Amino acid sequence: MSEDRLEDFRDFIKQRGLKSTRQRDEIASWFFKLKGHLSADQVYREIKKKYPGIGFSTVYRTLKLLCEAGMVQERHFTGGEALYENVSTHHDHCICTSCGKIIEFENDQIEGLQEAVARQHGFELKNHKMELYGLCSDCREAGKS
Amino acid sequence: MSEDRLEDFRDFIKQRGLKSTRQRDEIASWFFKLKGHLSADQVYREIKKKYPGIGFSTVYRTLKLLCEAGMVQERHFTGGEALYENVSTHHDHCICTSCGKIIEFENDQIEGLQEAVARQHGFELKNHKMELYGLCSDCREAGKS
DNA sequence: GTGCGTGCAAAGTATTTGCATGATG
DNA sequence: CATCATGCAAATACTTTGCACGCAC
Repeated sequence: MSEDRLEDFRDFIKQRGLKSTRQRDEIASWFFKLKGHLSADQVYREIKKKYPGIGFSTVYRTLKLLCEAGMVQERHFTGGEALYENVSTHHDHCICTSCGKIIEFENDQIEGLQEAVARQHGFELKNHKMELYGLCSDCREAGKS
Repeated sequence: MSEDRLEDFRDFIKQRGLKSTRQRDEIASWFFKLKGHLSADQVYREIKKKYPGIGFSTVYRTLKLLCEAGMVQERHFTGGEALYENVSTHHDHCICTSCGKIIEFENDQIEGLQEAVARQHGFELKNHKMELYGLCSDCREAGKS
């Protein structure tokens, strides 16, 4: 299925009058296989292993393209650098403030209420971000000692 | 009531063994009167009007202190710079992706579900962030033309 | 007085951009 | 062969830090 996504990305590129290149394919296809959240720098380093010629700016530019295509999402959690993640099944995040662990979850009931809230305020909801911050069970244990 | 908050902030400073200064009072008291979301730069410029000697770093340092005191919260919406906001009544945000308008809202039902979700994953919920992105009514109108 | 706070300028990060060269349709 | 994409380095945006001097306790 990550092949399908690559196809979709290529279509998007074509529709925009842009060109397919080795770099774009390389980054996109590798990224599609991923789960989790990566910084631009991490992507850069990974791609560099298979394709040492890659440039930093190409990674940024391609990630931005992928975002515009709606296939990848940029996240700003605590701050600092942006993290990128595949948009596939939608989910939200539960983040441990102590160890940084990130758990993904989904809750249709909440999603429904969000729709309702947005509508109440005259918004046409496109997208959302929900992050729950707290202590995970491990850290809670550790803290007790 | 913003006087009370200033008192609280001073207490916090004293407890930490730090010192009260004109700059800190100036920034804190002005910020407490505010509603909405401001960047460090906006705060800097505002304070500069009343107190031209103020430095950029002092603003950053004081905002950070206010955050540590739990009286102000740093937010990272779309990206780029951090926005600061008073922590008073809790609320979440609805953000227009076209004009950047930010509407605040609160929904107890969602809050309750968030608690439940966190617990399901073994988390002790401390805090959360929820942002709904979409088109506000004005921009929806404008887009139709 | 001592030590923390301040303002400035310089250093850091994270990301974007200009430009000459190279690849694609 | 006209464009667009790339890689590099320089530029930018935002934030933090080092340091000499000044102020609060």
